[in-house]
Amino acid sequence: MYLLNPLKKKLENILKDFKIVENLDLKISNNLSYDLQINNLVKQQKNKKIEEITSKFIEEIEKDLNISDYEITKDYFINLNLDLNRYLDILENVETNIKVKKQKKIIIDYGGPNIGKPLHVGHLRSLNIGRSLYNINKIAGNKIISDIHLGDWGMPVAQIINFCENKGIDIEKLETAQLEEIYPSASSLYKQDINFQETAKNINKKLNDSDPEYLKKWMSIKNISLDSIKKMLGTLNHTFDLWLGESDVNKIIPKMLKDLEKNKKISLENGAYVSNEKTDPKILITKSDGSYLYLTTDLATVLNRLDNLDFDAIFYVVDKRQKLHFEQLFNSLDYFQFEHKHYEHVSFGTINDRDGNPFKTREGGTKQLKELLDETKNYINEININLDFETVEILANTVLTYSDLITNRQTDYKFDLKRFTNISGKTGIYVQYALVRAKKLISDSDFSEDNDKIDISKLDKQDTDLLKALFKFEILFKKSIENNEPHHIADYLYEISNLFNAIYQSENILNNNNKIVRTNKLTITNYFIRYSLLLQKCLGIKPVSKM
RNA sequence: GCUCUCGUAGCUCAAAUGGAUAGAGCAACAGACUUCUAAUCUGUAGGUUAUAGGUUCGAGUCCUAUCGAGAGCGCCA
Repeated sequence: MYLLNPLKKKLENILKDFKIVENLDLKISNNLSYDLQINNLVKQQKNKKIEEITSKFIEEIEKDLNISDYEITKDYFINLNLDLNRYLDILENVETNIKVKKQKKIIIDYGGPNIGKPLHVGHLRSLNIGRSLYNINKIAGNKIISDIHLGDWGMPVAQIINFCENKGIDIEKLETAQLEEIYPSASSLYKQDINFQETAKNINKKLNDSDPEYLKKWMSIKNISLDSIKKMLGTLNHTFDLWLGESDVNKIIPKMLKDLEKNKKISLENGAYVSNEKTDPKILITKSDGSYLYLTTDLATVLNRLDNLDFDAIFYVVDKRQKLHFEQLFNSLDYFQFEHKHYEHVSFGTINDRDGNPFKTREGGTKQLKELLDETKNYINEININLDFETVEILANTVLTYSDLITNRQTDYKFDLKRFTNISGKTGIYVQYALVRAKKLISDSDFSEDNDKIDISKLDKQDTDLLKALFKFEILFKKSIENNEPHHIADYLYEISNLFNAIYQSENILNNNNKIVRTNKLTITNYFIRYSLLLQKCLGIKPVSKM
């Protein structure tokens, strides 16, 4: 925590003097009458020098002007209260205080959508979590690149081409809607029909070998599909720095395989390349006809990034069911001695329907994202028929984002539209509403950011509750960025929105005759707006101006 | 069969990585609207953290076993 960094250092040095090398365990206090707690001394209860350490701690704590009061329990929990005067200054500079000390360069890989298939519910979390991590890191001052990493290669495309050729469909003249219907049929045919399977595999191999005729067909499918994917992503307010795909590394794969074989890292087994690393199961690098797999392109993608991009880390924001794949990928990167970077699978659980079953349409197909968005819009329209088109669209996006980010990403959660569009509770609608009220309040007042200041002597409990909550921003932001977990921020946004609503509701602010109290509450409202906007930005939510 | 997750209030989820009395939201119940947007607010109730052991000053969190649920397992991505 920025404000207490000097104290933190001093206390850590005291610990070091007593040969205890650890970071200061500074947390939000469990004790409601205190702001923060320090837990390091609890485990030193048996230390013979505990009293000596404690008194040195007390000495430093008493010297620190940021601490208004403190207690040390008989178990050696240390509780601290912060001085309000001191930390109002800190609230003012939150954006600069949360900057990281050492800038990192991070690539976010979305394990992107496949061409030929419309965006479906399964893509939602990757998009939301990815965008949130992107924004959070950017706000923290990290350099960050997003790559959608399209699934534009391999068997699915081959199946589509094969299907079109079989049915005499002119690929050049395909319409999006038609294309989206083809893939499910092609995929089920592939599972049933051996001949279809064979020809599809051949087409895949030809694509791998850069056959010009098939590349042309592939490109045409990709263009059609990408147009519709981009449009839908635009509606959902997602953009990417790089729109690369698996196909972009196709040409560097032969050399990669050759080098790996030369270095005795892989060898041929029944025509397929297998990693020489002793693992169970063995890691398959290519198929037995020499064509490429998911792992082949992922390895090549890393090589490509190492050659062309400057980065410290890659975060793969991909479904947790692919854990084994990423274990194999990271293992292999290490074993093949690719340049060492921080590679991480930022995994997440599945979205199920409200009964906990996989999200399907009524007909049993995969539920499309567009359908979900439309349902959400309709629902919001039913609640309030007076909203304009743009507000409904933003609110629907808010619901799809906030409800997705409020749960820990590892948890499989149930998407319950009724619950998520609920007016009260931890919902996107609620946090938007609180912000709208606050903004209206300021615009109806004569509040001026430059002239009006808080008078601490006239704050009531609700005021300080919100101010103290705002102070936690730094801690929760840090927690989110360190663990790649946006849900801390989502939950915290609800917390401050709720505290603001409580102030708003308890008495009329604009009609308050006491000018100091009025100015206090308006200044606090203004802080709330700033923090709410910042948090919404972290989550990838666009604020509405009215609702 | 092997491997990996998970089991917390009626329901949906948290729990700062081993810290104090396990927290929120929904639903339920009791209150507050001639309103700065009540799409709100205040309060009450709700728990042997699946079960049984263990590790230690301290366990929802770590270890072992059992029960239950889910996921993955070389030529799909």
